[in-house]
Amino acid sequence: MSIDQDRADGSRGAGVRAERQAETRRRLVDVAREMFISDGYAATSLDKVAERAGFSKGAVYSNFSGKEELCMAVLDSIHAEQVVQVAEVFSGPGGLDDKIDRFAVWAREGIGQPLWVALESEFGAVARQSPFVASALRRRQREVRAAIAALIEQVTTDQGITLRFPPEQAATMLLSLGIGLGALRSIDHGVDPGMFGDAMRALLRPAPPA
Amino acid sequence: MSIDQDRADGSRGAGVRAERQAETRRRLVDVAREMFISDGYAATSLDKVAERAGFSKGAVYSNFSGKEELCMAVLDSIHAEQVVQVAEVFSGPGGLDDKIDRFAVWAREGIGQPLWVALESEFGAVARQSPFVASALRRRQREVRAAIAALIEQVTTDQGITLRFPPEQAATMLLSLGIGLGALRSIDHGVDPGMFGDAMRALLRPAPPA
DNA sequence: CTCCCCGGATACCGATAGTATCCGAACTGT
DNA sequence: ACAGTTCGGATACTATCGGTATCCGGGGAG
Repeated sequence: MSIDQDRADGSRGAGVRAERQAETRRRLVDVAREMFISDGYAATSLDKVAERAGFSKGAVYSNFSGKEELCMAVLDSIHAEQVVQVAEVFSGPGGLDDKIDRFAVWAREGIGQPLWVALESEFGAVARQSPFVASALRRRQREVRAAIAALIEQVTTDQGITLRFPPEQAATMLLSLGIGLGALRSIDHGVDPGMFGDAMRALLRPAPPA
Repeated sequence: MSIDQDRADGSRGAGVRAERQAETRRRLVDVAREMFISDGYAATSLDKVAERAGFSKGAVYSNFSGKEELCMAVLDSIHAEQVVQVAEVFSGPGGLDDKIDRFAVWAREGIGQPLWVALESEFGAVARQSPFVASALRRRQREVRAAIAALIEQVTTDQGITLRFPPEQAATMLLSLGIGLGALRSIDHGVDPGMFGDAMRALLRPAPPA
């Protein structure tokens, strides 16, 4: 009945089986994340992911419905880290302008290593063939846009200023700019990522007072 | 000796063989373009492209080194059309502001049908595995950025104004914005493509006179 | 202690990019 | 005009990969 009883032997609590499976899943996601990021989605085979994680392909399919779901778990893992980082950026010391500057720096660094954007873009193409993936990505993207819009709105209302664009629109512009710049940089490493901050400030320039 | 001699029978001039091959290549590119755009790069098989063009896969491999080169030919075909369209936009009547407005409209329409951007993004992922594709895409991208920068510079010098950013930087920003917005829209059709023009004008706003 | 359940392994299938080989028609030299 | 060569495209085959079906052994419940 109880699924997490203590045992006389070393095994204890929460079900050895469930714990091992969770660990398997974690390792698969970690390895897949590394390989998807460095080699891309299409170029990463499930066989190699499983092998480098110390399992067989069967482990993948007993933890995920397939390659697509594994990649979505990877993206979730990445997004979770990004949320933490952005939260740190905005919860740090300094005025609101400082927060915006720090965000620009963070985004520039993220764009400077554009492999994540490349993965996201490539996986976006998969969504065209899979309505499930399409709706999942759409949902995530809307959440991201809404989160950015909320940050913008908070900053502007705290500052008592109004932008040229409503927060939702400004958020979409910033996200587009970051994605596009990352895409360009993934092809041409010579593109300067520093201009994200400049463009960001140009887009977020306050409207002249009525 | 002569490779384009007239014959007594129907065959004549310029080499029947070369002409038929050129036609084959054209049809393959046309069909591949349609399928790559509508289904994406990975989801389009060479067998189906060849079949829908009325050939076998062998025709593909005797005209292209492989799938990658076929896709680059498709992208070239698309870019050629885009160059013509942009040239029309900028050679049309009206002042320079009108030209910018028309460009914004054209870009918005292109972003409204983001399938080209999706193909370009997906193919960008392929470049990571293929140095040849990588350098080819990098070269094309630099040409595009330089062309946009040249247009911006021409417009601003004609107008006698200076922007907040040098033309090359402004071009990169605009291109990023367009690509990113197209990418967002390829996932979420609800994203408003009209904001490209607004963001474009915000980025190209003249610097205050010193 | 026994039976069952399920996470993971193994074997297999279909599709697809790429390669090797072949065929026949267009080119070439006489 | 005829014989030999060349080459564009077809056919057959291989390797790889995503996905499915089936199997096995150890943890879980009574």
